[in-house]
Amino acid sequence: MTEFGLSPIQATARDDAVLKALAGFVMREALGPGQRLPTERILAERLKVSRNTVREALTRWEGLGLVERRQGSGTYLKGVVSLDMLHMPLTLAGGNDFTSLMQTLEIRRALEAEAAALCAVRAGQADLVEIGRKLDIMEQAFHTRAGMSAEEDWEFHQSIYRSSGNPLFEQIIAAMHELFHRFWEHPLGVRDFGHASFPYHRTIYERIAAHDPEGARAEALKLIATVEDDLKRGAAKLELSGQK
Amino acid sequence: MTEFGLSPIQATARDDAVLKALAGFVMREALGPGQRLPTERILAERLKVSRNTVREALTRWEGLGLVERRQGSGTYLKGVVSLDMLHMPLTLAGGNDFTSLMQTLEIRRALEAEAAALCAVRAGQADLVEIGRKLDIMEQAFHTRAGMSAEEDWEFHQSIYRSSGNPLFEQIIAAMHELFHRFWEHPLGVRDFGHASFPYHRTIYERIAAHDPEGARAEALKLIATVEDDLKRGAAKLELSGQK
DNA sequence: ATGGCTCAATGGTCCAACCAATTTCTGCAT
DNA sequence: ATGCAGAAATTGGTTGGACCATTGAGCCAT
Repeated sequence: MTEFGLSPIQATARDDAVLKALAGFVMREALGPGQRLPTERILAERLKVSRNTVREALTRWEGLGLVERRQGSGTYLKGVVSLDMLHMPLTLAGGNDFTSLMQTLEIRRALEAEAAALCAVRAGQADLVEIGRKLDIMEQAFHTRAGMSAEEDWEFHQSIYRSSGNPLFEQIIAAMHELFHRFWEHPLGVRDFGHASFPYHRTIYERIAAHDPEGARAEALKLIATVEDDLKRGAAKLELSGQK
Repeated sequence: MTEFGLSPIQATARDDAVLKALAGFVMREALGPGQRLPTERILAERLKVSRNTVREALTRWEGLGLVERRQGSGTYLKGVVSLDMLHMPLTLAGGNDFTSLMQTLEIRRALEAEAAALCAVRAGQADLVEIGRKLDIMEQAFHTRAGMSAEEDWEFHQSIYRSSGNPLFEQIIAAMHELFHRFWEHPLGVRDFGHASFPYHRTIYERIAAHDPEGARAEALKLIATVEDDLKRGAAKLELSGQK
């Protein structure tokens, strides 16, 4: 089973050519997230290809999360694109059951701890300010709305991933966040879900601010542990009520 | 900025509906990798949608690596599809450079350590035998071929992920494995790349066999650290030779 | 200002062709 | 019968044009 360093040539490459051209355009124009890019009709005309071809190309970018299409409005950049991008599409077969949730939590434990540690090492002053701001917002939301601070909680964690100096953390966790949302939509949780994890948000922040990677890692691990406990409690309650 | 518990309704969903129907079809027919699925024209007719819509849907699956289209032949399954799939398109800006490799290594450090620890807790006797076997094969390959044991090395690590009791570890790391392959194809590394990491494979195995999670985690971290060092040495050498 | 109206712009879908690669069939030479 | 070259059918890839659905901007009456 010898392995040659050859990848099969692409029989047709119109779509890829379109994307390459478009990536070049985005770089030349220095377009960033949120910006609108040319309409499909314009692209088709300029690139001398059918609009359908343009659409297939954009569909690929959309699937990769690089772009967002809004009917009636336009197509907008959602991420940073460059000519040399490497895509690692990852699809996981995961359901809404307890086991799947627990498995994603194990991944999150691994990544969250590492991200917190890296953040403690690399975060600059501006990063710390931003994280602290998100923390304040979250704590305020927690107190005023008594617990329902899922959105603010998420933004706090996101700011940590973002300051880890490694965009992969944010990307991976973001996908898992979606899975959790799926779960919460199904009304099968305990009442005050993230309640117990609340105090650890501040302790994590403090360890990061003190540039103490191992301390930050430890606090992050504690936080995940409380979420796991909540999940187990929810599962036990479900068991009791005799769910399928 | 009040946040209602409402998610924006999906304006259009033809493509998604097509994919859902197709996923259902694949499951009912118990189709697996390598199998051919119906023609675009047939799908369009059966699902009462335009062939264009079918194509956009299949383009998405193709981008996700779930399917492979061969002009003149047909569309073939490349992976396992199910109705409840979670997609995580990971995008790395800047393909083969040092930074990208380092970033994937940071992810791998987080996951590898956690997987080793979990494996030490959950691995049964059969798992240990399997891991030990892979280790023997790798060590033998290392000695006979003097270092070039990338394939066997990979299989050893895979066996650990597989015994971690959480399939997500293997899937995530597998996606990154491809990136490393690409890197090695480019002849820009130090000569004996994985050399220094060799002894830690056995120490990891020993800690797992002893059901010592923290020990296993520590050894895994040491292993990754040596790889990071190798990478840094390679990068420094590149710097010296004045590469673009 | 506010709410409703029109209207142009834009993405979403459809159709009917034709092109290009592949596979299958056919028929002839051996 | 067998083997093989060429024709024909199959299948994904591309094109052009049409129409629908949503959005957003401009306008107007209230």
